[in-house]
Amino acid sequence: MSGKHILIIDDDIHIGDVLKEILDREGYRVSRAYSGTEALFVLSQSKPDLVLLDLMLPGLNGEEVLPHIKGLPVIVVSAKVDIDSKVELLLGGAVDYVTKPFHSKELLARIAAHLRNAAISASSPSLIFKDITLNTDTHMASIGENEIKLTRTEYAILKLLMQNPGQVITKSLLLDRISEDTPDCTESSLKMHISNLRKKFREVNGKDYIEAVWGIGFKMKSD
Amino acid sequence: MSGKHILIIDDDIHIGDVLKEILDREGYRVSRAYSGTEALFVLSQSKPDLVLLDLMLPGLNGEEVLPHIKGLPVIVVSAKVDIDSKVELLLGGAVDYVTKPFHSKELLARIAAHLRNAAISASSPSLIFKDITLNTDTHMASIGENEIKLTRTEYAILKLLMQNPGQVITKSLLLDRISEDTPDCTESSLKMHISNLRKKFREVNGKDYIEAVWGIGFKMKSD
DNA sequence: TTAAATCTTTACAAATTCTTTACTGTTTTC
DNA sequence: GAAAACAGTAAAGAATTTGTAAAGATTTAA
Repeated sequence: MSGKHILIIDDDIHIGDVLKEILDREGYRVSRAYSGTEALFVLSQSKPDLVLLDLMLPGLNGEEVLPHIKGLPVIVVSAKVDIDSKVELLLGGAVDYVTKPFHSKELLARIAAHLRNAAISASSPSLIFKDITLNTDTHMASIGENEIKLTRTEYAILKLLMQNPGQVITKSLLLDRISEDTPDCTESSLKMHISNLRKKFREVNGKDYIEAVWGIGFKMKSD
Repeated sequence: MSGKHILIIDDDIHIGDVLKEILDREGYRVSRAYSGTEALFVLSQSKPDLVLLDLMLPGLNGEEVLPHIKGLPVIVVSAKVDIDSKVELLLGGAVDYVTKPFHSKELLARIAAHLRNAAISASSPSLIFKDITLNTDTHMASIGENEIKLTRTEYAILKLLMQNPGQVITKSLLLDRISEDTPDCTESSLKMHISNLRKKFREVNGKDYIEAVWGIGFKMKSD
């Protein structure tokens, strides 16, 4: 164990203590936060390698904390069985759940797996869908040899779509996600961004990779 | 690496050897085929998780091999820059290209990405009733190979029926639920939606999966 | 500060979906 | 058996939604 940094967000001091004990013994470096606001503060100060999150925080506004742990692997430790799928999408897939009561062995295995995955995806920082590659470092897309320059918003949209290939992403979710960067994004401007994205692909190879799902949202074409 | 099975179809022994060497080192299980006919045989015996295909096979009749690898992710390894669009259609979507000469790192990244995508779409959440599958990610129904595009309201109705297979769903409940999406849904329009749903199924295999319960509502046929 | 890039709005055509109307046939009720 | 209520489908019009262009507003970069 190479002293990876793990942040525990849990208001229950007892459970948090147990978690810390387990992780300490494995050689992880552990931080604690006991509320949503404290978690925000910790995350603004340092970037842990993985987050253990209890969703049942007092007065937690999920949407307040989640943007700040985006990009990190998150393991939700919760008694709740079904998690809002919105949470999952916002985090971009790197979510896992461990329901209480849990076995420490299982928890440790999951942590190790996620840390390994994170290491792998960091070494090849790109999303692939069909022949589109989206480089998350340069924020550029490419199809074969052709590089496509994306604006910030176009990148955010395409990334969300490509992280969930074939799945419908609702317009409201797209708007939520995008409005972190550009606060006034409405449905009409979303339409425009999609239109502009399509045009850029069309100029390269004439294909259309994005499909509208009438009344719901958009998805990457599965055909 | 969990020993995923990759089939290399390439007549060029040298290139095939290089590929195999690269994949072996990553812990993949590798099969080889040196011609179209041999590929057919291998594919009839086992189903790999991914196929690496050199299109320049001697005497290859693309149309002979391609139907057998439909449904699997395929990466075309080729010197040819532009691939015949017909090939792409036959492959049914999951195509990617790596042009020779290629970097092993890039190839491995693409393989990993496609295997991951395939794993996701295989485990995607869906409702099953008889031979109908309703995918809640893509909002599409499918019967065997046939995909059925549903409108928002049709999806909502079918989902409600399939979540309670064999149980009668009252018309008022259907209307309640549906009116979240389409506020003015009346009994006559509900009739139409049901009718349209049936028609879509009928066009695929002639069967009728929905049964009216006189004066009460509808249910999936239990026969 | 100016120029360029990006984002948002407006407007409108095209496409899709939803609802209504009308009509036929079936089932229940009286 | 006749009247009433319900089920099924087709066709057409209404309502929504999508796609794109053009132009104004805002942000970013030079």
